[in-house]
Amino acid sequence: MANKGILTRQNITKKSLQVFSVKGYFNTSINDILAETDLTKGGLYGHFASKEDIWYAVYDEAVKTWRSITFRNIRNITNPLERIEVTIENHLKNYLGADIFDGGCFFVNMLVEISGQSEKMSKQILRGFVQFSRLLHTWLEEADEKGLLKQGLNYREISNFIVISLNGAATLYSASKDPSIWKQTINQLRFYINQLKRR
Amino acid sequence: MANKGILTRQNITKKSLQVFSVKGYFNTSINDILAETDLTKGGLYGHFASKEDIWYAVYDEAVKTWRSITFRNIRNITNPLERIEVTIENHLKNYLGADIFDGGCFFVNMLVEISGQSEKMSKQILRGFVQFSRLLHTWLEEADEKGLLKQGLNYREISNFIVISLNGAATLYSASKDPSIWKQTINQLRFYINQLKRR
DNA sequence: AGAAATAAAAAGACCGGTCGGTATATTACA
DNA sequence: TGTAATATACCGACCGGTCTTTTTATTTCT
Repeated sequence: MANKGILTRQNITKKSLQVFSVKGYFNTSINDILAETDLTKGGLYGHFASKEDIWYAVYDEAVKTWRSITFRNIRNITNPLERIEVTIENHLKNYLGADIFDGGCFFVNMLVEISGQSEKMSKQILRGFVQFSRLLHTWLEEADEKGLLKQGLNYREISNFIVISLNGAATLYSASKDPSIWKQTINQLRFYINQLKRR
Repeated sequence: MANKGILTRQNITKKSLQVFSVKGYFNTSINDILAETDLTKGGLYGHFASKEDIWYAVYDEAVKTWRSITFRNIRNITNPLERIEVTIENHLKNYLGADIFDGGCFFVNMLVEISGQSEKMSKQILRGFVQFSRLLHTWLEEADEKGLLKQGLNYREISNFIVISLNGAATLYSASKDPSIWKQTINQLRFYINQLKRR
């Protein structure tokens, strides 16, 4: 055990990720995190300078986890539209529906709560969504090059719409915990994407 | 001026609605509301028993406002699919895009923040979304009876998907304040609904 | 109508508790 | 023995909420 501190820091990050995603950022107190980590203030503030600093570490951790799930088994899918569908299913079924974070989708929860409060934090979250949408955009262009899509489609609009739908599913699933929310979203997005295909 | 108290109560409700929708429920302090209303603690707590009580009044007020905008000029539309499209446009353009509440969609914001914190409050919000989805559902059935739709569609799923997309647009628009979010959502939902039509 | 009585509304001081954060002392480890 | 990690006590500010007093409206009585 070369460095105990690193492990403690990781533990703080992981526990805080769960607490934040359930209680939100503002409604989570440092004491809540101390209770989860079995630390005291001094112990915690030796690793992080502020509550906000914890959040940034938590955000990075959440991204890592989300990526590993949402982009699982997609690199070998040659058909870009199929790749999009699997990504959507990964996100809705294996990430959101598997309750990876107790309170639903960490990113949507944080975006809603923090937007208007901290410019810096909300921009960080927003950047993530933009990146995701851009990735879908490149896959749509790839499908276009392969002649898989109808003419005259607005790919930026479509990729944004997919991300929007995923976010909407997250808000309703977090609150209702009704799996039909994400199941129905998978079905309808599959239908939607099918309508984009050249026939 | 028969009753000054009623006016003050309404003022508290309206000001709190704006503060809640910008700062969220937990991150809004009673002092924030006092600053907006030019009252003192005693003055405020003469009208409401608790912060949570204020929230319930605020919720009712928000529903009233939302309804008046989203269902404007739709009662005389005989084609149910057109009625759905106008409702979507009202919601996205005239409610969300018109920044009726400073922080975006009050309902989505509150749903995300409060779910997992207060069962009673989050159920109240969720009930509203279910009602809205049910209304769209009845309109889809009306369209079905008129022979406007393809065979074999799942109307509950479709109406839920529309509400989900509207919610997703709200989360991203609140954070980005980029009007193309709701504009693109209008376009894509219109495309989506078009694909449901019998041809 | 105007003064007096009554009720409603608002002010302001105060409550215990918790907030995020700090400084210093103590412990564990290498 | 030196250093990294953690504990403990403490800080001022603020939290939601209560209580009593003062002010302001409204009603009642003459």
